[in-house]
Amino acid sequence: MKSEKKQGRPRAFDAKAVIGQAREVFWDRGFSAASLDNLSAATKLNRPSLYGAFGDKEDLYLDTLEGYREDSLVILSAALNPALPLRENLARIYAEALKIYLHGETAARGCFLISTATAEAIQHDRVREVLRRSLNEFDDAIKERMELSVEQGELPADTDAATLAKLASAVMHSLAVRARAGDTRETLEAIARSGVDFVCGRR
Amino acid sequence: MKSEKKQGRPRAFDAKAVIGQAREVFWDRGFSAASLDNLSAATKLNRPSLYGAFGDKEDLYLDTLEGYREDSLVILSAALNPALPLRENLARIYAEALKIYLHGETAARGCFLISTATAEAIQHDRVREVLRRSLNEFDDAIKERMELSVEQGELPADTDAATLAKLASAVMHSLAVRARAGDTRETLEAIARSGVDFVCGRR
DNA sequence: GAATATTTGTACCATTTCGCATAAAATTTA
DNA sequence: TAAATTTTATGCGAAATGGTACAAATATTC
Repeated sequence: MKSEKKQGRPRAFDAKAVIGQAREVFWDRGFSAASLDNLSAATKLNRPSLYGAFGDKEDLYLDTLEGYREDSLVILSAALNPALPLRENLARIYAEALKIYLHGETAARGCFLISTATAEAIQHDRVREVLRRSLNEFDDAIKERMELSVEQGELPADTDAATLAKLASAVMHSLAVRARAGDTRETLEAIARSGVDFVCGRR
Repeated sequence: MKSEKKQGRPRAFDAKAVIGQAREVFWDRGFSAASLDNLSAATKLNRPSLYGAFGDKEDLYLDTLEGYREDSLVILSAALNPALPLRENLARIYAEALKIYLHGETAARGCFLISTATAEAIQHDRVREVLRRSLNEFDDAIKERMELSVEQGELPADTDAATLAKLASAVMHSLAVRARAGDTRETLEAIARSGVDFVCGRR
């Protein structure tokens, strides 16, 4: 059952790349304010091609959210390398997050999920669902690393890893919001440093 | 120089009330997805009246943001009553926040500022400015209460009140996002409890 | 009561919006 | 090379959008 070449005219674009370009548009403008013309221009695909490949605007937006979730989880997992101290893991998570949040043409864009999906979460159940699932997955990844720390005595034996992980995430959520609000890199890095201290204990 | 009654046909509406009704619309739909028809229906004002009294859609939205900022600051200040222990202050802040965040017709609406202003913050500088200013004011209010705690020995003398206040706010930011994402009240209350412990120290 | 000032309601306009119909183009299979 | 299949490009269209012109309505001031 090997995959033969699909018959018919071949696509002149790479779906993953297009989703990435669409993400940039949504990231800057939000879902509702992003028009199909904006998306068409950024992806260099005309509307019928976008429709044929991805469905309507909401479908395409959901694809960009899923892509961001996956990318983020890869970065998070790498930062959580258990060979490193938990303190270092957290510092890396926040550093990687800030690298993403502080990037942007006109202003720092913050977290794609938090900055754009929250706005739509009430009216679009599927968006709220992706948002909820993503936040939970991030929490879980951190929780598992913390459970390891508890086993290894790096964290106190009575630590509630699940709750502590949610607090570690909370710092990241705050960085996301503050970055989009225009806080300086210095301010955000200071919050990240103290966040590490408070989650892992001051040394 | 006393204020005489303004001449001309009097307004048949209360501006504050209208801004409150408009806020509900923006809260559920976000700025971009809220149409003037939605706003007109919710406020029972036709478009020319809205325009005459508040300016264009962005002006009206900024009014709703300012109103929310003011309301929130009042609630925050009340919760920060210095006659109570800091621990109790924080618990009240989170409880008041959750009261607001978990309210909603179809789904919990989260924080009006974080859920709707972040999406527009890149394209609309004035929105980003209100968002930034609001977050800073909340931080400052908490910081001042914490400085008092340091003076009174409730917090260690070497406490960095400004940073600790930002961490306390971070927990609130996370509650805001998670509420809008659909987390349960129980989950959020657990985060709030552990947030108090981590900021004030476990007892 | 007349003049003035402001608000309100109706209707409208130009633009933008999303989405699709249709046909041309490009590729595989027969 | 012809048929079949899928993608691309042009262009259309119905609906919704933000915003406004204009006149009627309602108050104050003179």
